[in-house]
Amino acid sequence: MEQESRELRRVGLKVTHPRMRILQLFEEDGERHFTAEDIYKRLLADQEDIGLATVYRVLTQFEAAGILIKHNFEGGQAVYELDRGRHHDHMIDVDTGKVIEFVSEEIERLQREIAAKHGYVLEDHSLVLYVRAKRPK
Amino acid sequence: MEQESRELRRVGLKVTHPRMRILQLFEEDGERHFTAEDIYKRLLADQEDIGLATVYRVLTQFEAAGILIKHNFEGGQAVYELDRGRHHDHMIDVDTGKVIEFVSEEIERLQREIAAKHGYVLEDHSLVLYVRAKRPK
DNA sequence: ATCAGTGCAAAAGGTTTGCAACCGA
DNA sequence: TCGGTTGCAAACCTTTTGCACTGAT
Repeated sequence: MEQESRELRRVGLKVTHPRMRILQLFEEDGERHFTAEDIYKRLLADQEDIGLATVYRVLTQFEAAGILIKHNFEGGQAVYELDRGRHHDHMIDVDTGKVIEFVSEEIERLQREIAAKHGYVLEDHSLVLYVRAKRPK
Repeated sequence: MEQESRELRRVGLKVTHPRMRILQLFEEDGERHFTAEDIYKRLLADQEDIGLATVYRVLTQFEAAGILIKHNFEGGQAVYELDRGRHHDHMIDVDTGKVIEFVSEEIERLQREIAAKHGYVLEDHSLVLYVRAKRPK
């Protein structure tokens, strides 16, 4: 509560009800990756009267402020997660949709090398592994 | 011409005018990566009377048939390229939009290792490097 | 009183689909 | 012939935008 409003002020955004509720959602334990609609539905379920357009606007502002990272995984809907400062990539279980985070310093290094080899500097990258459990449930 | 109709029959698709023209576009030298709209505009410029919906339908069929690969790079529009059987990843020059292909057996191996380490088998992956020329023009 | 922030509805952008006409094996 | 294919328009889905209203300073 206190923490969230400090966070909002820190990035220069007014502390409003929709912003607080959405930020809290991301900072709760449990799910870390949400689409705009996920958030909209959760708020609806909590009796909140927050429009979908507002959800989109807040997500965009949070992304611009560096609070959230936006991912364009397959499937049309953008997915957002808190930017906790530790870069990582994602693995998606194609059967369950579960998102697993991972870090590989070696892959990061290879990417920079490959870009350099072609005369470029790496600005950003997107790596998603689509995986299936070894022993299907 | 002959080659294209054989290709179409091989994958079990009737040889029709729209399918031929679109397949030819991909097999021409030069550009390898097209959006549906790129194709639609090229066909228009060639006086072809092929609807955008048909372009989408043909692209979807070609993808299902394994002739094309579909990429969901950032920016809303899906990009298609011929599946020449040699897997590769992509680098995109963020200034010019240019697409560069590359292969890194080492990254491929690391990806499989990471998936395995988490108890999964790698089914597919998507890797895109966003790069900027070392010495800006 | 002011002005950012909000909800709603409409618009936008990319892609898909229903349908009647058409065409290729 | 006749079922697959196509063009057109309408529908769809996600995201953005216009606008009048609200609410905090």
